[in-house]
Amino acid sequence: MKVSREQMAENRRRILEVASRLFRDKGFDAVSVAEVMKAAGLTHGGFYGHFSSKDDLITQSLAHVLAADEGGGGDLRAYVNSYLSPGHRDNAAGGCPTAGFAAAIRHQTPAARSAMAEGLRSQIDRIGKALPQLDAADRRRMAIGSWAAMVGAVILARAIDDPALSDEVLEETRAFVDAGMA
Amino acid sequence: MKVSREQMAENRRRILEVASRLFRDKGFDAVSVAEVMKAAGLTHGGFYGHFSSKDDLITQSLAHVLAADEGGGGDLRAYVNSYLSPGHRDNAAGGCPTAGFAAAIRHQTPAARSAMAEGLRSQIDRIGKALPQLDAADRRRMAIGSWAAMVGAVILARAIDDPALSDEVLEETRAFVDAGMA
DNA sequence: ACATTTACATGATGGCGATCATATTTAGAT
DNA sequence: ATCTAAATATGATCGCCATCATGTAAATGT
Repeated sequence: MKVSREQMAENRRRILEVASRLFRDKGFDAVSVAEVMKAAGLTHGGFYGHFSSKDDLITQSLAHVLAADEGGGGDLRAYVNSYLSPGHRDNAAGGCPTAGFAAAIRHQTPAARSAMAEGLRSQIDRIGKALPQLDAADRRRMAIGSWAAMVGAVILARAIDDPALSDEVLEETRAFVDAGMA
Repeated sequence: MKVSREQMAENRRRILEVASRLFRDKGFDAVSVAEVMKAAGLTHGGFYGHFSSKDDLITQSLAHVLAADEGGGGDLRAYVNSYLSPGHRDNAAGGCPTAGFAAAIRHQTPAARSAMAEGLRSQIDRIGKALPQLDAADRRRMAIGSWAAMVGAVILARAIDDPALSDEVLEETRAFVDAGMA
């Protein structure tokens, strides 16, 4: 049945929302179009009214989360602490899209890759702006190096099936990044 | 047709070899059992004579590469440089299995996850041993922090479809890690 | 040499998932 | 109020892939 203009817009938003969570949680390949639609409270049939393909959904949901994800602009120390927390490690579905998608982006379409590169660019810039006490070169190095360490640590922590070692990776990386910023 | 005992052992080794390269290059899901067998010069039928399932192949090929991968034990500076090089970024198929698999391991079987955790543990130890000038706590922090930054940087560099930014991520992370070790 | 076992090949099978076809219902225009 | 177009639902289709069934030939033990 047809729905109102706003209802359709909200359906679309919900599809993107739910898709980005499912993708972060289970990976692009492990999530079917039908599963996304069901999680959005719809059936699979309407999908191609909103998106031209699953690849299109991936690209748009990527752009959607990356636009929403604005962490790192304020108190950098607090951001690093929450980023490298067990809570973030254990919440892939709602967590940082970079940590969730970076490794999988290699296998996606050029459009999806562009969206990701753009998100990374602005994230690095945001972190750099939160380091005003450094000169330009140091700021760039700290922003990129810290970001690489943070993303790498969360990915490693999620990979490790030994809680003690996983926690240690987060904790030591936090100390490592803190030391670098001091 | 039956083949000699050694021939079979070599076939098995070649399957593992080729599988680990294909998996690193394209991801676990994107590689079919038939594709692995073909790349090993065989047909799909013989597969279940060697492995009980595709998951079993994943686990064994993981153990296979992780056992072979012994970088980071010698000259740490040189290892970091080659790890954070464009050559390594562009050679996922033959590159570090941690960078290749870390993010995907979350979705694999417990056996595969264990194999990965074991590989990570020994890699962290190897890097720590290459930092003899530091005391135990600093060594642990440097080993884990540097390793997280290295893995994160390669994953990010591979994700970014802009050669200049991708190169910059590698280069700045190299400087960041170097600065930490100085 | 022969028998037997076995590694691999060829050829199903069954399920899942992306995409398409068609029906249905109702919002929005007149 | 009616008509039309659009948004979803239901129900195919088609291909890919993991896994299994069966055939074949060569290695190995006797």
